[in-house]
Amino acid sequence: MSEQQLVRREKLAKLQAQGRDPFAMLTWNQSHHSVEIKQNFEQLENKDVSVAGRIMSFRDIGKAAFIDLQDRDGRIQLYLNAEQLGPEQYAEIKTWDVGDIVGAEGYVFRTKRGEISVHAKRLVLLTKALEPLPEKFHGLKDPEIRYRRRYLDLIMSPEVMETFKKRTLIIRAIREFLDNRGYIEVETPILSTIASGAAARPFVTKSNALNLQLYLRIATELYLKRCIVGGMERVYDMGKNFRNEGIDIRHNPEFTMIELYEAYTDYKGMMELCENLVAYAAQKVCGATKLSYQGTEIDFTPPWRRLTMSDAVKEYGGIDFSSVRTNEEAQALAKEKGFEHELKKKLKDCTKGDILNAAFEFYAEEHLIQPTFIMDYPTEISPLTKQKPGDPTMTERFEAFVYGREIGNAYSELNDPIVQLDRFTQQSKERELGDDEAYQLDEDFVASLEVGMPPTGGLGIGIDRIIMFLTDAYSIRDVILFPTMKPNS
RNA sequence: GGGCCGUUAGCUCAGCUGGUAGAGCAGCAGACUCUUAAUCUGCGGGUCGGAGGUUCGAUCCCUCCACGGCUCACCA
Repeated sequence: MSEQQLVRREKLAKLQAQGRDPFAMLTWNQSHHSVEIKQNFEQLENKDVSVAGRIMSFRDIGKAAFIDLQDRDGRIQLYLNAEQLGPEQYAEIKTWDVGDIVGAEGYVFRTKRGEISVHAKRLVLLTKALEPLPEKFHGLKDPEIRYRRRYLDLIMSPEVMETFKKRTLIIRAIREFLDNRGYIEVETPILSTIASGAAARPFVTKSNALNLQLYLRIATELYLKRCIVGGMERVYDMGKNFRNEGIDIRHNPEFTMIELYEAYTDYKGMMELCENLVAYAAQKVCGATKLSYQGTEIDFTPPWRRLTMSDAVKEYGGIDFSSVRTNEEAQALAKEKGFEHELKKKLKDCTKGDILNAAFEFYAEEHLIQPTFIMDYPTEISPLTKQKPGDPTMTERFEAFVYGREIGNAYSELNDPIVQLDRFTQQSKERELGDDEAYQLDEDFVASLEVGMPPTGGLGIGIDRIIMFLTDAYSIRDVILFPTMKPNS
C-alpha cells in the first residue's frame, strides 16, 4: 500500500474513532446540480442550494479555501471561509482529500474573479476516498487503466462521461424512432442450443440443469422471424450479441446489435428505414446529420448513395463481373488480378459469387467513406435472403457502409421453407469444406416458415459502430464502458 | 496468431555510452481571507512489469513470460 493510501486510512480511522464515520452516512438531499446552478445564476443568486459530489481540487489560501466539486453534470466551486464555518469544522475540512465525496449547503454567489460558486455554510464528508485520484492536469492517460478501471476514466475525463451519456441518448432515439413506427421491442434468447443467423464462431457454455451444451447468441434473426410468423408484424431486439472472434478497434466479443423485421416490405423499405433511423439519431443527439469523424466530414442526410456490389467492383476495381459467366472464368480473373489471397476457400472451390464478394472487399470497401448502400449480394453468401426476381445467383440484400466500415445488413427475408432448407444444406457443405462459420441448420425455424411468414424486410445495425460515428470515437472500446480484457495478473 | 511499440513514485513523464534513479502534480509539515494547473518554504515516497542470462556491476544489453497499445491476418 502506498504512503498516500496509508495516510488516508489513518484519517479515516481518526474520524471513526470520533464517531464520525463517513461510511455510516446514508443520504444527502441534492437540491441542485453543478451546471444547473451556473445556467440559472440570475434566479439562484443569494439563494440557498444543496449540492454533492467529489472533491476534484482543493485550494487552501489560509483562512479561506476553494473546492472544485464534481457531480454528474460537471463542476461547481465551493467557497469556504474559516470565520463562518468555525475554527473546528474548518480545521477538519482541511484534512479532507481530493477524491473525497462531500455534501455542501450554502448560497449561490459570484466570486471577485467571476466564478459562480456556492458559499458553503455546512459541509459533510459523505464518503472517504482511500485511493488518490490520477494527476489533475494530465488526467488518466494509460489506456489499460482507462479500460480496466473505467470509473477512474469517468471521473477524470468529462469527454468520456459525455460519450457514454450520448450512448444512452442514441439508443433512446433509436427506440423512439421505431416505437413511433409501430414496432414492438421483444427479447429473444441469449442462450440457445443452436447459434445461427450469422457467420461467426459462438461462445460455448453449459446448462447444469439440462446437462446440455448451449451457445451464446451470435444473432437474433431466426427468433425475430418467428415473431413475424407469429403475427407481430414489426419487431426488434436491441441487445448484446457474442462472437468468439478477434478483438480490435472495431470488434469486441460482446457488442450491441439491433435487428428489426417488418412484414409486407422488402430490402428497399429497409434502406429507407436505415438511413432515416441513423439520421434521426444523429439529428436528435448531435443536432446535425453532417458530422466530423476522425477529421472527415460524413453526411448522414438521406438519401444515401445506392450502388450494386457488381457496380462497386466495376467502379473501384475496373472489373466487370456482368460479363463473367462461369465459376472457372471468375477463378481465372481472381488469379489474374491477384486478389485470390482474399478468398477464404481454395480457389477451385470458389464460386463466381464468392469471388465477386472478395473483389468487392479488396477493391471497393475502403472507398465507401460517405454512407453507401451496397446492394445485391451473391446467393451463396446470403443463405437467409430472397433471390432477385429473374436472377437466382443474386439476392435482395444490402449492407450499409460508412468510412469503409460495415454498419448494417439487410434482406428481403427468405420465406420459402423449401428453399430455406436447401440453403441450410448448402451451408452444411460449406462447413464440410472447412468453413466453421457456416450457418447452422435450425429445424424449428424452417418449421416456422412452413406455418407461413409474410413477405418481410429485415435489418441489423451495429449499435456500437453507430455510436462511434456519432461520438467521433476512434475505437469500439471508447464506446463500451467495460470492454473485454484479459485478467491482469 | 505475426510484426512494431510500451510497462520507471498514487498519476503524467525524464533517465545519454551499463556505475542500483529524477521532475511536475499528488502527499506530509508550515505560511497565506477571492483562488481556479493558486502561490511560497521545507520534507518523505521506488521489488524500474516478472523470471532467467551476460557482466566486477543491469532501469539500460540478451532470452523467455505477463499485460497493454497500434497494425496485419481473422472477423460483418
